[in-house]
This record gives sequence, structure tokens and C-alpha cells, in this order.
Amino acid sequence: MPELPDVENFRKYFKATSLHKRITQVHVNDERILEGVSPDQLEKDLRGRAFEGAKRHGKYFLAETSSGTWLVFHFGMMGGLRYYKRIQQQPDYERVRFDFKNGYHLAFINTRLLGSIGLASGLATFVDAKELGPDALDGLDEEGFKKLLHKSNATAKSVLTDQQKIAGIGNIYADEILFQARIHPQTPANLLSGPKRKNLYAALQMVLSEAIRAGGVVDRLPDSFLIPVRRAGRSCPRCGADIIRIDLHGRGTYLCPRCQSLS
DNA sequence: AGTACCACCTGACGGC
DNA sequence: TGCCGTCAGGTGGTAC
Repeated sequence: MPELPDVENFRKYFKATSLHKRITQVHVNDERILEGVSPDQLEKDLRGRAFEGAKRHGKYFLAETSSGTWLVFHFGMMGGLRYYKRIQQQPDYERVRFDFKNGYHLAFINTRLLGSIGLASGLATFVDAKELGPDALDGLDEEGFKKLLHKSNATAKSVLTDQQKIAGIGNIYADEILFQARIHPQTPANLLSGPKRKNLYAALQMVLSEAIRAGGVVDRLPDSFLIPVRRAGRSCPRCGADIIRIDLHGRGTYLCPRCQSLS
């Protein structure tokens, strides 16, 4: 589930807990989580250093270290960070652990191993190498959004979730954004009229900021949101019709057939 | 160049 | 009770 809002909250958590503390040791509990770096190299790069900054681009979280290299965290799904004191509190599925000189630990938790940890020489370099699009919240203005939609004949949902077009939106928030904008996920992006495109842009900004505000707790999302009832047969929070599930690009896609009609 | 599909991984859940 | 199949999700690779 970690999409942009969740990763933004991890970043804030990291900033509040893990900056400016000397790293004494790095434990790689499962090497499969490392991407392009060996446990030895990671240890060598980090031991004796500290994290000095925390940035985010799309679903990626990057921590700047005092050596100038950056640690790249990707959460895949069902992952997160936990800062804790006693080793008895070690969480399940802790794949990498950073020990700090103050006795605390930072766990990189990643249940399904779909996430990764790697190194990069800088934020811009990383974004370039991955060919990521602008960050959905911090880097996408309405004009850029318009151009993006205009030149793509893919479906609206596909454009929203394509990280090379826009970075940060995954399957779940894409459904929410389309629901809020009352746009059918299969609408071709380049057919979205001016008003619909404006609605979509506004919904994108609104959904992501509200989700950040909710702090990853579904119960704190606005009552108007689809996410809490995102299952076939539940009632649309707007009109009460049955939510349906369709298969789009191999992903489960939920929508209200009454609010989000094609055409 | 763009799109489509599968593999990766493991917990939850439904069916038998 | 417990086994088995299926689904969930993001990304990267391969095939078209």
C-alpha cells in the first residue's frame, strides 16, 4: 500500500527520529532486499556516518548521509519504518536494521520483499536514472498535467499510475482520484475535456493531501472517500449504488458505475 | 516507442 | 483442522 502519501509520512517519521545520529552498525537480515549493493558495501558506506536529510520523489524515499551518498528506500507494499529502543521490540519482517550510537534502532520493515534498499549519488541523478516523472504533489502543475494527458492515448488510470509520467500514484489512490473526479478509469486520457481534466487535477491534489493528513489511517479519511469501502457490492459514499470491480491492466479496479460513467 | 503480460514474494481468505 | 488455490500490490524484465 505505500504510495506517495504513505511514503511522505515515513519521511516525516524518519526526519523526526533518525537524523544526526551516528550509525554504529547495519544489519542486513535478508539480502534479497538489497538492490545493486552488497551488505558489506552498505555497512562500509554507513558505519560512523549519520543521516542528514530526508527527501521523497514519488514512492521513493531518499536519505542523505554525511558521506554524501544517498540511501534509497522503496517500500513495495506493506512496509514501513520503525524506530525503537530495546531489541526485544524488533518488529516482524525487519529486513535491514540501522543501529545508532544512542542505543536506538531503525527498522526497515518489508513483509513481501517487494521493496528495496539501494544507493544513489544524488536525488536528481536517481530520478533521471529511473526515468521518473514529476512528483505528483510537488512537481506537477496544471499545465504539465494537461500536456501529459493530451499526448497519451492510454486510459486515464494507466496515465495516473505510470511512474514515468507521474511519480507517486499507485493502484489504490488512482481509483480514489478517479472516483473523486467522477471519471471512468478506462476513459482515454486524451479525450478528457477541459472541465474533466480540471476536476481530475484537483482530485489528484486533494486525495493525496487528505491521505497524508490522515496519516495512513483509513478511519481518518474523509467520509466521501472510496477507499474505506473499496470492495465489490459496498455502497458508493456519494450515491449509494453498488461499487463494482473490473480488471484493468491486470489490476483490480473499483468504481461506482453510476458516478463514473464512460463517455 | 508503446503496450501487455509474467515473475517476484508472502499473508489473508475462501472453498472443500 | 488443514490443505490448496487465488488474490493483492509495484516494479522490472521480456515479448510483441
